[in-house]
Amino acid sequence: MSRQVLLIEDEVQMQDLIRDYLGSYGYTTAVYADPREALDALFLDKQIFDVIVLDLTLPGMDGFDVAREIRTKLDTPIIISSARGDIGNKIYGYEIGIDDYLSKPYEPRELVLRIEAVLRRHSGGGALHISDFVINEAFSSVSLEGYPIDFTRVEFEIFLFLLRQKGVNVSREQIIHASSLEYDTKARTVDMHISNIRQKIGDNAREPDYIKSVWGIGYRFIG
Amino acid sequence: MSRQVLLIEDEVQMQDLIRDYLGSYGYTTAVYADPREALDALFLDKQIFDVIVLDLTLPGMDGFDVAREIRTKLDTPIIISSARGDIGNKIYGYEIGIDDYLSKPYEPRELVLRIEAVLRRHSGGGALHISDFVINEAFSSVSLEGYPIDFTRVEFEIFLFLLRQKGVNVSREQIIHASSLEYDTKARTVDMHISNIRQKIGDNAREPDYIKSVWGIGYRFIG
DNA sequence: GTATATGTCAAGAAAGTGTCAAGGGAGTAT
DNA sequence: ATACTCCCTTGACACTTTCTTGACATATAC
Repeated sequence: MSRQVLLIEDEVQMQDLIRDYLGSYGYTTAVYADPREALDALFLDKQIFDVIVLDLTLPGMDGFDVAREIRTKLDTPIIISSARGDIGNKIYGYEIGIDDYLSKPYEPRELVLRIEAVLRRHSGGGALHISDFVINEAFSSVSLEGYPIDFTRVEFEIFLFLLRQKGVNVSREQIIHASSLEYDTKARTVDMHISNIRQKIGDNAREPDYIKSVWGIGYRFIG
Repeated sequence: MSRQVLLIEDEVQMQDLIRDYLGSYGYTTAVYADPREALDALFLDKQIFDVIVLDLTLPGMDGFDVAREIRTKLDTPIIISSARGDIGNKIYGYEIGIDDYLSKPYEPRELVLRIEAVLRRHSGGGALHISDFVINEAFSSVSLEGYPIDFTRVEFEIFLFLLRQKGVNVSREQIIHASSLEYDTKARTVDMHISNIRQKIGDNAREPDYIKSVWGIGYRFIG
């Protein structure tokens, strides 16, 4: 599955350079010189892109206006590519919801790195919403109704495993195997981790909202 | 002060054409048909050039090898002039650290434009602003709120890597691979580099403003 | 009631991290 | 060539955080 990049850029040389370079990294690039056509592609044709690379100095329309218009409907990551290297614009850009900023001229390689970083941050392994939880693997973080939960690594792994198998009974052995626990760890150790996890998410063993003990089997995430 | 151009090119017609044309724009051009002589001029005679124009198809030595050898010691901008117009080479070139690329045949005027663009970039146009830092990759320099930070090479690489992945957890292994550290470098060595970086940017491990330790995972740039 | 399973405390073991300081290696100056 | 300078690497030690387990209380199945 190739990543789709929308490039809004009016210099032909730049268009070719970026398209070629991104192509070699497996990206498919749709190029528009005219921002209005790009907006039509997004809103009328409802084309889906993974990331938008936007030149600031465009014919007939300010780049920031384009970004703002995109942001009214989409939260596709936007990377600004600009000759105006000044910070004022940059700050303004971040307020609109620009995800990253590149000052021309830049190495194509740099653009690839930024795209990858943005995708990682935005979607790639990004925020999972399961039950009342928001999980971000890149951060190794979990939050419950907006409040961050401070899991240890093993707790995080166990919790994520249970969450992914929501509704399914999971044995202690499976948990040991799925986490970074040593293969010869005692099954009871898992109980202790579950106990700690329950404490952190405000669950209790008797009447669990999230992690239910299944007698003789293991545990099950209910949600 | 005239700009010095080093031209490595074996076709005599091309030599003359470029030298004359650059001359009319106020550049002084030193021409070498043999890349080894050119390298000697650079490394033995320690001649200084503002930009190097390098033909890819040279007698006895591949153009990319020449570029790579130059890059081991110098970051003088290199513009490739090549008959092979294919993308593969182009990409490869960017990874070595080629600054621009021209496919033969081209107008001498085009070359002048590229040289000017490259010089503009090299003398401080391409600064990245991330967080409170200003990074200039061409100079391998970083400054924090205007004060330069004197990183070593590895420190610079690690710092830049973390910065680019701002907000994302990064493992010690990833850091080793992303930098010029040997693949079998001990993970603890990374800790030492991080410690030194923190010291130089005035961060402390306990309550970091920039580089946070993620227990059991690695590090994360916050900011 | 008995046998087995689970919950949790608390203490100790183990693993991760911060940093000093010594060693070594590559490059530079004399 | 020799001495010198950086910088990278690693072991060592202190310190912190996490994991593990035995012990005992409590719960469940038959």
